Amino acid sequence: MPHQDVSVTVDLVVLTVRDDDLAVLLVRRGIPPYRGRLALPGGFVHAQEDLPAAAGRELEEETGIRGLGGHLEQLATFGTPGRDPRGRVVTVAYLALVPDPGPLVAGSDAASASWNSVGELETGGRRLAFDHSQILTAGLERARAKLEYSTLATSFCPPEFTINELRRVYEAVWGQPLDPRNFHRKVTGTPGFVEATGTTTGRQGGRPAQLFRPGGATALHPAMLRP
Amino acid sequence: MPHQDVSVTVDLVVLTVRDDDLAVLLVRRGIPPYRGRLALPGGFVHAQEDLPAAAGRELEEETGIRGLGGHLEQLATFGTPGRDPRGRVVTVAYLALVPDPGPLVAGSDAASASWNSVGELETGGRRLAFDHSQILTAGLERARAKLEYSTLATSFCPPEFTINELRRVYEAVWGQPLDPRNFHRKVTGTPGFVEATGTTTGRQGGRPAQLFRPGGATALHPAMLRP
DNA sequence: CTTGTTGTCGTCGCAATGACGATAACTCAC
DNA sequence: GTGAGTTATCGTCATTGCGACGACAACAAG
Repeated sequence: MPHQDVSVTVDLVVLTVRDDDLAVLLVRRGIPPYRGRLALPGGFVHAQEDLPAAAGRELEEETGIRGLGGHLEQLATFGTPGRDPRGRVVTVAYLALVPDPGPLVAGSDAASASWNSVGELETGGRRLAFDHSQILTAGLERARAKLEYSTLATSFCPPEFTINELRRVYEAVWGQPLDPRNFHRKVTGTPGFVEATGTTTGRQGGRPAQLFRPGGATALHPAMLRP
Repeated sequence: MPHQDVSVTVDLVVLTVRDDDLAVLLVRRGIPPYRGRLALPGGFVHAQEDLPAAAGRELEEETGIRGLGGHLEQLATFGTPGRDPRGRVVTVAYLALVPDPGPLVAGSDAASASWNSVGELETGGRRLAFDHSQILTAGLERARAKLEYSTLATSFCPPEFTINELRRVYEAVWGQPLDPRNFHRKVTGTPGFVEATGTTTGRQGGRPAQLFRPGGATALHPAMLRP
């Protein structure tokens, strides 16, 4: 048969929102090829391992996160010959949206993992290892598009959050400001997007905000429109 | 390293609209496993072949079509261990939307390929070989969703078409009737969706319809809403 | 000329949105 | 207390886009 065996890896585009800024998890490579360059976290798929399982395992190894309100979905597959100088490697990229997990635990595989501002990466034109810049671009496009017609923005938030925290997620991902009043109307007016917990925050100098949980809906009809 | 080599294939979900009916290209398997069962067309990726190239090659081998107004995009990747009894096979599924190519040329690989009504497959509950039913479902979902927010419906049409032909594409893919007048307003009122050729059809007993070409736009804002 | 068929244009009401103004509920300085 | 500053929430209004339909235009067949 006119084929050859190839290696299969998973690579992760892990996004979060920290300090109103969209960030992606990157590791600095300690071994060739591309030694010293930034790359997406990832690794080989084990022998009897399913692809989503491999992605979930890598995510846990790199961040210590275990499905706490996060979201994981397949993004796309990249297999251009020569994309890895070591041989024919086909990688299945996954997109993860997670709440800010705080400081990354050292000592694990995540020893060299760190959050990087997406805005700085995009303007700086920094090149990642392999074709990871291309994969990252695909992940960002997917995430930006999905916020329009799904309730996935809540995946960036802690279990309970305010409407304005949710709005800052949209603003960070899209890089554009949204009108707080229209956003509030849209979110609270869409059945199943969020549901009130009844409690409020009593923090910094202003009116306390109501706290919400993610609702049962996953799709958004009509969509949230980008400005 | 904790991995093993695997085989990589591409499988194709090729959709077209024939006689106002959505149809998918299937082949009847002549060899085990799943001998005699219907399956998606596909095959192994060659040694130094890129994934999109492999998908395009298979498409041409099965249909004889060569990018004539059609559309080809990556769909998703399936690699569950055991999905192919012969060993670990990871398949990258592609979605193709093509105009009705008329009768399939025999003598090629397409000897056993044929168009099958999607409606009959979905209601009949017929199982395809491997996990191809699952892949087909994913392709149908993607196609139905993409018609909403893109101009891809024109990929099902010949180079020149009428608004009503385009409407019947939507109705066939979505399985729902659309109001001809509102559809006409939406399509002609969206800049770049279609552009008039100036000519008209003079066929069957009614007012001749204006002919259109696909316009330059690819995205649809606002989206075409499913009824 | 009438009838039937198909394509195209118009009108009406409603729902959703963008662009604001206004008010509510708190903290802090004095 | 009282007022100023801050943050959250509600309301208003014009515009846009859409669903539901009526009306007309351009052809073929009888």
